[in-house]
Amino acid sequence: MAVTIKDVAKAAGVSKSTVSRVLNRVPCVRGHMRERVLKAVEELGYTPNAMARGLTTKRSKTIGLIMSDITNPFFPEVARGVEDLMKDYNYNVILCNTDGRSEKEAAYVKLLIEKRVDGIIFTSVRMGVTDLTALKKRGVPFVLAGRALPGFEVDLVIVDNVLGGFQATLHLLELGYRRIAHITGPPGVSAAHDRQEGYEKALKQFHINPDPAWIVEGDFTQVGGYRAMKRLLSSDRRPEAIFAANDMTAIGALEAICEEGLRVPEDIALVGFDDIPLARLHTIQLTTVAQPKYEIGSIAARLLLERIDEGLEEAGISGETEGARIKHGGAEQRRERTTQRFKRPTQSIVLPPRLVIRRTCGSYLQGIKVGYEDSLSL
Amino acid sequence: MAVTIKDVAKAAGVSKSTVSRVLNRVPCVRGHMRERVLKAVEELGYTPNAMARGLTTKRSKTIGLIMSDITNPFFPEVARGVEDLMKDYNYNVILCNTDGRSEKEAAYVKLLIEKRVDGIIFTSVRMGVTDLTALKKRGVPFVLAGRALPGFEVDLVIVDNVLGGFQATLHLLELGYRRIAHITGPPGVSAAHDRQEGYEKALKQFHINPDPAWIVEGDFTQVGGYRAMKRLLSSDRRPEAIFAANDMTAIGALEAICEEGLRVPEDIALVGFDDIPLARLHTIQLTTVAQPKYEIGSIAARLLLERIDEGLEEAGISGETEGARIKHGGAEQRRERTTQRFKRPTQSIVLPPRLVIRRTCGSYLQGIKVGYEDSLSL
DNA sequence: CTGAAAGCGCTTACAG
DNA sequence: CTGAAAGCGCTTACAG
Repeated sequence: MAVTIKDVAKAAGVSKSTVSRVLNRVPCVRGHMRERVLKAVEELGYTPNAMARGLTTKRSKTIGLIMSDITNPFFPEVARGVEDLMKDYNYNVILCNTDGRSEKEAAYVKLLIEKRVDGIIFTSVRMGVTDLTALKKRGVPFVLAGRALPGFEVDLVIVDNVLGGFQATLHLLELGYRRIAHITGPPGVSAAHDRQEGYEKALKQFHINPDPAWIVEGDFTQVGGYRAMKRLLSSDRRPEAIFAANDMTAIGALEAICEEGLRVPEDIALVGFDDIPLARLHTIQLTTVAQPKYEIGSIAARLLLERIDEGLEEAGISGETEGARIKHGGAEQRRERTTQRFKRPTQSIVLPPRLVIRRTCGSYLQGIKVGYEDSLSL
Repeated sequence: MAVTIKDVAKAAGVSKSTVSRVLNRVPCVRGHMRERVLKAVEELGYTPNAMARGLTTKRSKTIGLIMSDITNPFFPEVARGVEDLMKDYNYNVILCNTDGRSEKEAAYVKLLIEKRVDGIIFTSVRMGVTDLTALKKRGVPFVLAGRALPGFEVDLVIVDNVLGGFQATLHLLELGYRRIAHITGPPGVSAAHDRQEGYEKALKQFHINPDPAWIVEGDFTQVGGYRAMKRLLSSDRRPEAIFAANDMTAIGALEAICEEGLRVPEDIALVGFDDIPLARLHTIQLTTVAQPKYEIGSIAARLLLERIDEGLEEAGISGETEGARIKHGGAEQRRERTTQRFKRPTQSIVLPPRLVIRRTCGSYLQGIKVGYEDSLSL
């Protein structure tokens, strides 16, 4: 039914090989043959079958993007970063929402392997080190975006979460707050853990012993933040300020505070993490630690592309993504491929977090000028 | 390198055919053979190659999801609706952001055809009727989600946008506002057009002639709403109320209003459309017309699945997605397939919009009770 | 119930 | 520079 390369070959009066060559821009095809082929392709409305191509080339030109929930405003920006870059290299990205559940994640990874994706970007990882190691052994390249896995060698892009948590808390301390609570992210998530570490570090620097009662567990969601805040508000000594592990948590906390008839920052100061778009709204003006979300996505994509090319080289196929590669290894190295593998060492790209001072931290109450322009008029 | 069905066959001491049969759950395989195969699969860590399978079955178990921008909070929810349902049928979804640009859309559609996706869901359509017709002829099933194409036969799920626009405007009229402006969506988008129609209809019912100066063009984005509002505010007779074509537009308008030092709803009332998550925040409380976003996505996915199965039946392959199908046609109909095609007529599923009254419309100023519970405590 | 063989639509050495 | 042939890893009639 669909027109194949065979049909094109017949129509153009050449062999399938020739058609394939002009389609793949192999240089050594004479001009008039090329034109005849192109004309036939045009007339028949031929579109190559990527499945057939992939079967022989061993690359699907597709990657998987795993995240906990695209509905959390942090992820769409990362996803765009990934997708925009991937599109430049004619890759497609498969969307996988796991809700942070390891079974869902495992199921998706399995499906992705069946599809023979060329790689996977984990924006949320629940699989253990053993599963990840197995994935590596299978030869599926992957990179972590915004997450880390201490003690496990992988390419990753991440913001310095300890520093970010430190900055956020330090800012509150410098504003004079002392009873600073922390609503954490989900347990077992590196970013959450690191932000808390930064929080504790800042307190210690001010010789404050972090009171365990001030650390309440959240899960990076709005409801999580809401519930945690409710709990904090019900305690006898209400905190003066909150450092929420991410913006959605902060928004949830804000809801809870408002519901109690309290005001932010007059009654309780609030700082988040991520700088999602809604943080800058006039009616919110959340002070937060910004992460370069789009860049995290696009850098992760770039790292993955490099690994994919590397894998292809190893297999003796030359990558097409040269533009995205960090050159490494000469031809003489590659020759020895069988005796030794010259894999580029894993890269950890750590981006700096950036404290964005708005209204909820209460700095303006002290006449501190907000150093950030949020107007849309530019 | 990777283990194939051949390896499994050898390890289990059976033929490839048998392996294939147990993997595809063909019933007629004896128990002990099945077990031997399963054991070999397990031991070798075999994962079927979906590209090879797709090459022979002519189905990729992948669909494309086209949207303008996942960064607009409306889309993630639709996307989850699509993805969650598709996952149940072992389908993957490819994410495509077009920014509402027809070239990008065309490029993605081409890529999706190469990948031989089993279908496409358009959550934003910029392609003209001719291109869409060509797509149809190619045999690629597709459905529209949240968009319509007047005069073109396609399966679609949509909210009644005229009604929604009417409800929003009527509500403002009933509250006593008369100078009601409208910030539209992008030109050429059915949903935008229909909402405006609803707006005009409501005004007419109150014998008000919609003043062209009150209708300002937006583009469904926050900046678009912001700029449009700035323009409205610079006119000599400031409007009393605004009906924004969607929530992001409303949020942008809100920013502009705040920037001018005006208050919502005291100085200007505001109603949006979509009911994106941030609309319900305490600090925003945007009155809006809710669309069932998740359902739009999942219903679209269901419709698409039905079409895909239909296409397979036509090709003489039996669909596996029976559960999602509306049963139609008996065996005797299918037999005649060659002489006549019994395509199910296209379905237009129109969902009701729901006015959600919160704070920005100013109803509470008149002591009208808000009929909607937004607390997260439930 | 099981296997051998053909075929899906490409690419890629291998000859020429 | 070009073509014939093999092969990628599956599924599916077709025999038996």
